[in-house]
Amino acid sequence: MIRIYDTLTNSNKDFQTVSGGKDVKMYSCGLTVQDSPHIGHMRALITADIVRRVLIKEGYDVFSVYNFTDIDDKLIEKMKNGEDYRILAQRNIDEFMKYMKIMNVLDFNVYPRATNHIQEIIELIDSLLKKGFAYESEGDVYFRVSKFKDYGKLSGKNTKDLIEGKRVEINENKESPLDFVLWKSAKDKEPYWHSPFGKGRPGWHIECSAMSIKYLGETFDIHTGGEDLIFPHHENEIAQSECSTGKQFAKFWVHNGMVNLKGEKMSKSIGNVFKAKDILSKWHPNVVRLYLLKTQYRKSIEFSEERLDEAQSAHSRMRNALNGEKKNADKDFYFEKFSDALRDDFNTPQAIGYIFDAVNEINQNSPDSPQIRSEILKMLDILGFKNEEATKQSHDAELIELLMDVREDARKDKNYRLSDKIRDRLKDMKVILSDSKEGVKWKTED
RNA sequence: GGCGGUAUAGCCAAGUGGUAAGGCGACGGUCUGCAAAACCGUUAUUCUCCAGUUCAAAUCUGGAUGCCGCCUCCA
Repeated sequence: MIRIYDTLTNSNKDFQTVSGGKDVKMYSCGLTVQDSPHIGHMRALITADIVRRVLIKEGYDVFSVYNFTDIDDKLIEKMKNGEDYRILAQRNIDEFMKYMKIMNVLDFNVYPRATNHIQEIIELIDSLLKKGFAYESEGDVYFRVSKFKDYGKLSGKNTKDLIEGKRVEINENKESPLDFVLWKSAKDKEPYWHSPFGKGRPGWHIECSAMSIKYLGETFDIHTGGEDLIFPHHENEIAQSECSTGKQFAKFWVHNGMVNLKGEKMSKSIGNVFKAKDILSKWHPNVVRLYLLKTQYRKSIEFSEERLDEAQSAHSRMRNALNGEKKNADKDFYFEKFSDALRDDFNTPQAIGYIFDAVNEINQNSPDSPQIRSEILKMLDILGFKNEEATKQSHDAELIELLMDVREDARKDKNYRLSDKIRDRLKDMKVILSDSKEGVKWKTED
């Protein structure tokens, strides 16, 4: 049984599928593609990845959707720089897909985009209008929050407090300051689509309702995203969807914590972002993954180069232990505990702790080392680490072994000037030699 | 001000009633031509603070304080 912390109930719940069977439908809130992805996006992505990997490991059949919101105010704002929003969106999507591959994230089944679902969005708005949950005003269409009595159930907010909060924007077109826009009329030179409500574009939130219902059904199992989306984004998705369908929207709401920089949330608007591109040019994807998984997904993480370097050291320790004979395990001592940890709300830090317990047993020259190595490989695979064994069989391996052979001859002749030169030069090329009792070993540096 | 979360060693981080996992770092030792890796040992009598429940609390209850997120676009 998998336990998942659900934001809707603020509690851990046993996971059960809507269907009662083994098929899981999951929606992950992706990017608004106004900018290139940063480490915070990577965290949300890795969270969605781990959720799916654990479900799959537990025998579930997961159908997952990752969306791109490719039209919004920020994107239009950026058009002032002379670039069409479609080009900009495509570039950021391409970049995202590239880093997703590099990070070894499982493919999602569908990657829908808002602009490809205008028809579905219009139909959804139309049904809300017909049922009285929405109204037209000056070419815009708004959701009538007062009509949905459950409004605030996800974020724990109540409408009275929200109105009293001084941050709600004043907009004369709205009946209430809490109402949010479903369809936004197009101003001069803005991109637009035709609709029964006039020329315009979808508001933020409605695309996710339309696309999740289309691909996953009116009620689905899991909805994931960053915790900063709880309000208003996910709250509004619930309002739109449940008012339209009359059914519960998502059963489990999974929200990941923020990546902070100097104690403050990393965000596009503050401008304190570390891009995925820059991080992955400096650290191996497995190291980045370890850095992210070393903290439970719901906690905030402090971003710093030191944290990444620390993950790199820990990662090397893990890899070093894998050097050696492997044999498929007939016992699963660590693996069982590891699995228990993951079933408990995806407790990756604890699961990783068990991997290091296994590493330590190998390093103490346990007779079971070959089996434990296989067990570790299995665990790393479930956590989505790329298997680096393949690297060792690469084209360069034979040349490296030749140089090692020459170095051994030099060492036998006590020609340490030459032997150290070979070792140093290989090190410059990120190939590390180490002399051990079992002979000389080599590995590549991350 | 409201809602939610969180507070554990030098740093990071698990642990939700039975006596503090794991990682990084540091120090001492072993091994080595020298390194690297690895091993052995040391590094929280104690979990923000106060009060309470209990045979037993980091874990439960009440209160205080700090930090973070949301209440405005955000993963």
